[in-house]
Amino acid sequence: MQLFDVLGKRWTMRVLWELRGGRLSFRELRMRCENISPTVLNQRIKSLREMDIVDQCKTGYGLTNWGVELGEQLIALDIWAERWSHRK
Amino acid sequence: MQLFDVLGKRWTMRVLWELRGGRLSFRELRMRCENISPTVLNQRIKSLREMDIVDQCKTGYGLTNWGVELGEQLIALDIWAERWSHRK
DNA sequence: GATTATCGCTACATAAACTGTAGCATTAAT
DNA sequence: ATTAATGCTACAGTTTATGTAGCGATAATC
Repeated sequence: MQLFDVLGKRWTMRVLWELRGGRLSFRELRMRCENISPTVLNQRIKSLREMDIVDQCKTGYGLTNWGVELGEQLIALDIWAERWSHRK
Repeated sequence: MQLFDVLGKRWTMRVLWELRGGRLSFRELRMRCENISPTVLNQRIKSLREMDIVDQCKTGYGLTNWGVELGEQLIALDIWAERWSHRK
C-alpha cells in the first residue's frame, strides 16, 4: 500500500508530527527533526507533496487538509502508544 | 517516541499487517512480506517481541494483546488511506 | 533408523539509503 | 552595497537492507 510504504520510511511520520504545530520553514523543520539531513528531508517533502499531504507557500511548509486528517490518525496512534508505554 | 521509531522502520508495519490474519511461521511471514530478507525480518521480530507486540510459540509468530490493539490502529489508518487514495 | 523435508535463523558480499558538512543561488532585511 | 537568511544540492563516508547460501534442529516418510 502506497501510504504505508511512505509512512514506513525513516523520518516521514516525524515530519508530519512536527508540521501539526503549524507552518515551518525548511530549516526550522530540519532542526525540529533532530537536524535530519537536508537531502532526506527534501525527499520526504517531495513524496508528501506529491501525495497532497504537505504543501508549500511563502510562509513555509504545512499540512494540507488531507495532511491534517492524517495527522489526526497519528494522534490516535500516539494516544494508544501512551497507554502502551505504561504497560507492566 | 519509541513506537514511531520502530514503526518508521522499513517492513515493521507490513509485518504487523500480515500477522493480523493469524499466526505465521517465519518462512510464511517472509513470503507474505515480498520475501523480505531473513536478516531484517529477524531484527523486526526481535524489536516487536521486546515491545510485547509480537510473541512466538510452537505454532509460529503472532500478535500479543497489545499487538492486536496496535493492529486495530493500523486498520483505522488503512480505512483512512482508502478514502485518501480516491482523492481527485 | 536412515532419509528426506521443513523449520528458524545466521553469514556474508553487494547494493541502497541515510548522514554530515560545505556551499551555491535567491530573496529579504540593513 | 552588504549582510543575513532562505531553500536546496553535492558528495564522501557510514549505516542499513538485500539476496543467496547454508547450518543445525525437529518432523514426517520409507
